[in-house]
Amino acid sequence: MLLYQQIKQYITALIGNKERDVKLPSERQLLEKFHSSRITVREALFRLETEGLIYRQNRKGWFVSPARLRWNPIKKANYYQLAEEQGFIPQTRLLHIQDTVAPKVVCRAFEQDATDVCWEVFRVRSLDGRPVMLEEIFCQKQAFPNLYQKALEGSITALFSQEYNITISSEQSSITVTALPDDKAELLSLNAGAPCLKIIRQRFCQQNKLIDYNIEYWVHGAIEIEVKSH
Amino acid sequence: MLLYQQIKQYITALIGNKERDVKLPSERQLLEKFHSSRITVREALFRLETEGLIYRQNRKGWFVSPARLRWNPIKKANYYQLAEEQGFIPQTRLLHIQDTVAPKVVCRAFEQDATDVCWEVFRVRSLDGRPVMLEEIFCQKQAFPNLYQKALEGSITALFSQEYNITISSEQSSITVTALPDDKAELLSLNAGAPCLKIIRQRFCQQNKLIDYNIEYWVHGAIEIEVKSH
DNA sequence: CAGTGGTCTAGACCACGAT
DNA sequence: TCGTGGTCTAGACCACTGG
Repeated sequence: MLLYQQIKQYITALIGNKERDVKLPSERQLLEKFHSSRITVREALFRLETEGLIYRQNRKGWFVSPARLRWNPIKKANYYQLAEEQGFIPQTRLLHIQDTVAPKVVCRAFEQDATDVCWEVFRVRSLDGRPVMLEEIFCQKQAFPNLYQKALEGSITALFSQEYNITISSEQSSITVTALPDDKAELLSLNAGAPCLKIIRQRFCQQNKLIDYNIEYWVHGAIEIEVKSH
Repeated sequence: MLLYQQIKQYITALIGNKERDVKLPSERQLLEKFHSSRITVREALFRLETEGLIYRQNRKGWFVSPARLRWNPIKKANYYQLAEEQGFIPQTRLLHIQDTVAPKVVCRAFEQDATDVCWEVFRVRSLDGRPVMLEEIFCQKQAFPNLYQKALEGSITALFSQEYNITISSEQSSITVTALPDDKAELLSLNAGAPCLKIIRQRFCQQNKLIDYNIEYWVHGAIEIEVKSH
């Protein structure tokens, strides 16, 4: 068996005994234990990261991944409710809100001129204190006056409905795997280049007008998507 | 800017000019061009792989990824039809079919004793000659007599319906990101350890009895999942 | 401050692919 | 046979974390 596979196996066994979020031995400790080199140790760690069993925090170390949040994109479930049902403590943090000229894809989705202005809301969502998702929400400025004064750390859907009387009636998501971009990784205090799930959600009102365009980056080991059809 | 980022940028620009599936310069060529080392060159290549822009074939080299297949797990769409609509040439290859004692998870799903016997069908699906998905189908042997004699390279749904008069009426999928396991990677002539989408599909008849339990491994850069809800 | 991971070098040998 | 990627060594310096 290859050396990095042995190291992988050793760490996997370690994880079996550990609680969520526990720190693993440092790369140099592992290297000494296996009379190996950092390259090989890191090969093993990266594979486990891709499998979703462990995750990195920039320059802090490697940690055991907690259970995945099971999420159904069809049900218009509230993040807080969903997380609590599954035994997590959920949290949302507003990073910033600003008005901006939206990227071209977003403008096209709104069928508007590039000169029109959007709100851009950046939020981070956590489970048990661990950041698991970065969210970038675009919506038209003129449709949501004074949005920056509202409570943006809760459910956006509820806010749209209660404060602006706008109800979401349908939704379209696109799910791909990609690498966490550098700027997004920094905001999640994670490492760039790790795999992540990128979910683009477009939500529409009853008149089929686009209400918001959301780009979500999920730490890939933190989520499992469930879909049912009848 | 970091060296591996420069190399990434260079390759990204290269890709812009290339057709799908074109081979990239070898690692050693890139290394010389940037007066660098293989570690650094590979860092750049791995990140592009995670982003889905390029893929590896074991010991053959690195290639430019074609466009992604857009797939909607809700619509009970036929693979061939879907692929052709999007301009791909689809293909299915039967690797083998055997009767086997199913893994415990599968037995539990069928609510049967571990001693009961299942069919296990292994297939690889390709787009334009590139393997993109490995599929492992479990179904109960007594429900599908002589399955091994049937045409197993087409739609299983159609086969169930035409040959056994069994119709799928609902379906439940679970989607996660993980690493391609070694044995699966070999069957796809790809490299182990690359990210992949793992989709577990359970399909039920009108009486809500489980008909088949499918485990699919998708080359992550080859697929984009689309979900709509109303 | 010591310890961590992040980046990087300059090599090596091997199994396998294409020819 | 030669070139490819796959695995591996034994170092190095840096930025940042945590005490």
